[in-house]
Amino acid sequence: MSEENYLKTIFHLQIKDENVTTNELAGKLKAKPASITDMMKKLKTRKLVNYQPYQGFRLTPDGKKAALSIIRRHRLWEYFLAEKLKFNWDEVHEVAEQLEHVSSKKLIDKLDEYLAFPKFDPHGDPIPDTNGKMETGKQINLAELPLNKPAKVCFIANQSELLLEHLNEKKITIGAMIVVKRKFGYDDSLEIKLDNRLLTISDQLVKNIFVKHG
Amino acid sequence: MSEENYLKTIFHLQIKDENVTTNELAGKLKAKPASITDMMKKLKTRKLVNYQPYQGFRLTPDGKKAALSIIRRHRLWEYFLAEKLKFNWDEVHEVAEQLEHVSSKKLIDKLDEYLAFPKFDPHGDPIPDTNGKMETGKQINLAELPLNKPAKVCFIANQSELLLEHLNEKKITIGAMIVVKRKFGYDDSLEIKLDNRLLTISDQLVKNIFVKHG
DNA sequence: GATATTTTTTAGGTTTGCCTAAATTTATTT
DNA sequence: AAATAAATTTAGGCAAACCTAAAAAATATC
Repeated sequence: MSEENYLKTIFHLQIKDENVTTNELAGKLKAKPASITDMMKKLKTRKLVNYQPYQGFRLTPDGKKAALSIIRRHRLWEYFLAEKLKFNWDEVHEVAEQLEHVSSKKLIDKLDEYLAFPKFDPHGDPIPDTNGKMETGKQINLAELPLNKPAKVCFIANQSELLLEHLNEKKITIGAMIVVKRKFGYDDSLEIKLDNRLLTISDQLVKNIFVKHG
Repeated sequence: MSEENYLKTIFHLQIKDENVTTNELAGKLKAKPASITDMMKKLKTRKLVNYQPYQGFRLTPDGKKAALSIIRRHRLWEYFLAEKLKFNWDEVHEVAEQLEHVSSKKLIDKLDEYLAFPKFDPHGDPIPDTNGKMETGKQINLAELPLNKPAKVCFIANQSELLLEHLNEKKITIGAMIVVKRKFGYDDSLEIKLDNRLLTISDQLVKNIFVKHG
């Protein structure tokens, strides 16, 4: 359980191709650096991580596989919670955080089937399949979307409580179709059309919204 | 998590009105008696159990409430697994054993709603509601009902068009009181009394009718 | 009712995952 | 390159939940 959280978090941190550092991971997991070192030693003996003292670490192929399996569970549960149980998309993460640790391959594969093999979770993140493969999705930042070109919201970066709440308030949801009508160079804010509503959204918000050409 | 397993297991053991003993619980939990003593001391300080050294123990009202909440979760998940994910009824327990420890009241209440507030799990055990109330007695298959013991029809499995039509024709409805008068070993058909009518029903039909002792 | 047997508890140990504080290594300044 | 600062590791502890072995209490047997 604790181990699973480590693997998952390392996976998310190692997108850049440098090693993940002890402090970085400690920050994300809200644990002390000494605890990270402890666990890295353990995960190294299990060959899930290629830790070398003072040099940081990355997942081994086995570690990556394990991490993707956890992420698969997490995102399938998120999809289930939003789609079937009608949770708001900004409430699903917390609960999925617990459900993801239920380890039954049969459960997850049957859940996947029941949900009709969804490709993206409610945040727009791709859901790995049984083999760890997932859509790569050429998402672009909303700022890069040309005027009057319709696009679908497919990913929200930096999913802080406040951001999610704010989006919820503006009814900007994953899957929503957006058209940019005006760009204000002064502060880089945008005027967008969404469900026949005209909204102005700030540079800050724009930076966290990713879309795919629809 | 471990604590929850203790509470749940004590609940099941204390049906008789004697105290539950250390050895009994150790047996069920596959733990050593010494471990039970440890935990009973802990649960006593939390006022979940009224343990006295050498005298066994029972749940306090608070402990019972906690246990019922865990049993509620367990049985709702079992129902979900069988009904929605199409698990066999004899495979659900193991997985539910893990799911039951996910603690989100909102999750369970929404799941309950999604499942349309089922009253019995796939084993025929009653599912407690939010307040811990549940139907008394266990749902059993009509085939298991002893002769001359009145019971109420409470569940129809495998609700195919044909089956429902057939039941309708025979006026066998949910809530009807039934008494089994004769059992024919030859083809496992039954003669039952319903509203002062004597009916013979086939093995096939019997298998889909579940009743509760009235 | 004394003794033997069973049950339960106590005492002390193990593992896991976390912690603090001190030591060590690496990185940054000057 | 030496000194300082930052990052990381080591060493030693703590709590939870389990364990074994010995001691104590309750129960059964003669």
